[in-house]
Amino acid sequence: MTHLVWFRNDLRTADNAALIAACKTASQPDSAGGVRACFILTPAQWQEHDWSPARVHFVIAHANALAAELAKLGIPLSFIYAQRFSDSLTALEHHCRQHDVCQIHFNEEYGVNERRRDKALKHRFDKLGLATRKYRDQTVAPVGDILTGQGQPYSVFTPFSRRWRSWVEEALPAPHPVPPPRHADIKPERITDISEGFKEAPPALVETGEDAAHAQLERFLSEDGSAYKEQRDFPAFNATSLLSPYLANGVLSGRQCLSAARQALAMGGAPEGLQTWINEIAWRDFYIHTLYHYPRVSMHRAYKPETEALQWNDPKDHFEAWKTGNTGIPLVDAAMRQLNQTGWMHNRLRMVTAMFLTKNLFIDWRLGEAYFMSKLVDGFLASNNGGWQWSASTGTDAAPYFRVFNPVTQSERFDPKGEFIREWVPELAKLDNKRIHDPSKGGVIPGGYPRPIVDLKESRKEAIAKFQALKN
DNA sequence: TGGCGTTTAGC
DNA sequence: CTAAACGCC
Repeated sequence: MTHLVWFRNDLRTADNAALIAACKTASQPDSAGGVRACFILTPAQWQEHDWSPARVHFVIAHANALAAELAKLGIPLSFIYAQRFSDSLTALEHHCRQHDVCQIHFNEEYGVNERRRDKALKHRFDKLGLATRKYRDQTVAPVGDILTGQGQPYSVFTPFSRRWRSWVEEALPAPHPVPPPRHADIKPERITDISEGFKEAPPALVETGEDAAHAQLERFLSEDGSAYKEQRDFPAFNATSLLSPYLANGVLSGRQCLSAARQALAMGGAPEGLQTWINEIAWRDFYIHTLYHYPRVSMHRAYKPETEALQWNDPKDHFEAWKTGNTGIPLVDAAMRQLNQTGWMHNRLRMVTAMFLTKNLFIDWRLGEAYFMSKLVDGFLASNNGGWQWSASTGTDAAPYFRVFNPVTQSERFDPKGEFIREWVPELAKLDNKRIHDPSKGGVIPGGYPRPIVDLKESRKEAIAKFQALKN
C-alpha cells in the first residue's frame, strides 16, 4: 500500500504538513507502506489562471529541484501531464491504480477552481474507496482560526494582525522537519520541456532550489534589520527580501519566514525592521484568509459588492500605454517596464501603478490584476487580488476612495534622486532631480517620451466623484 | 501603506 | 511671509 503526496503550491520538503503526515502514516505498523509523490502539469489551466512564463519557468525548475530532493529522501516523484484541473483527476486516478495507492495527502489551496477540483477529487476517491487527507498548511495561522469576538472573519487588517500576533504568541508555530530519509535508490524524474505559450520568459530573478531560498532568507535576516523599515519603500535601494517568488510557489512557507524572523529577534536583531517584516507575513495570511472566507474575490467579484456598480472606462489605448510603460508619468512607466522585463515589481510601485490604472485612468482593477498575473514570477492569487482590490478601493480594509496616490508626489518622495526612473526610463536619464518626476512641467520633453496621457488633477477628481456617487 | 485647499502659529 | 496643522475629499 502506498501513500501518495500530491504537491501543488507547496514545492518544498521542509515544513510540509502533507509530506510529513504521509511519511508518518506510512511508517505506522497498522498502515505501513511506501511513500510516493506526484506533481501534475496543467498548462491549459495555468493559461486560464493567467500564469506568467516567468512563473511557469520558476515552477518547473523548482518541481525538478523538489524531485531531486525527494529522491535523496527515498521518495520518488512522478510528473503527470494533464491540460486542465478536470483532466488531472482522471490522470491522478490512473496513477493511483498503477502504484497501489491507498491514501492521497495534499495541502489545501483556496482559489475557487482549486477548491472545486479538490472537492471533485474527494467525491471520486470516496467512491473508489481511496482516502483523501488534506492539510491547512498554506498560512501561518490556519484559515478559519482567526476570527473576531463575534466569530466573523476580519475585514480590516489591523485588528486581524493583532489577533494573528496573539495567536502566534500562544501557538508558537514551529516548522515541520524534513522527513527522515527512507532507504531507496531513486533516479529523479525531470521535466525538460516548457509548454507552448510559456517559452519566452525573463531571466531567472532568484536562484533555484529550497536551499537557495533558505540562504536568501538567512542573508536577508542577517542584514541590518533597521534598513528594512527605513528603506523598503525606496525602489532604488533593493531593500526588500526578494523572497516572494519562493513564497508564492511554496518553496518557502510563511511559517518558516516567521520562525526565522522570531529567532533573529531573539538573537537581538533590529526589532523595528523585523517587526515590520513580520507584518508583511501577516498581510499574506490576511489575504489568504480573506480568499478562504470570501470565494467571490477569486470569481472576478469585488469584496465590496456595492462597487460592482462602477462604470469603468473602456480600456482602449490608455490600457496599452499603461501596460507598455508609456503613460508619460515617469515612475509609473519605470515600474511597468521593470515588471515587463524582469517579472517582478517593487511593492510600493505595485500600489502606485495600480492606483494610477484604477483611479486616474479609471480602468477596471480586474484588467490590472490579470495583467500583473501574466507577468509576475511571484503572481499569487490571494495577495495579487488583495492588493489590487485595496488599490481600487473595492476590497477588505480598502484604501478610502478619496485617498488617491499622486504618482508624481510618490515619485518625489520615494525616488527623490530619480535613480529608479533613470534605470528603467533611460530616455529621461539626463533630466535633473527635479524635472525627472514630471518632464511635461516646463522645458522640453526628451524625444520619444510621451506627454502624460491623463490629467492627474482632473482624473483624480472624477474618480472620487464616481465613488461618491455610489453612496447615493 | 494621502492629497489638497485652507487656516494659523511663528517669524 | 512661510510652513506646519487642519479638515474635507
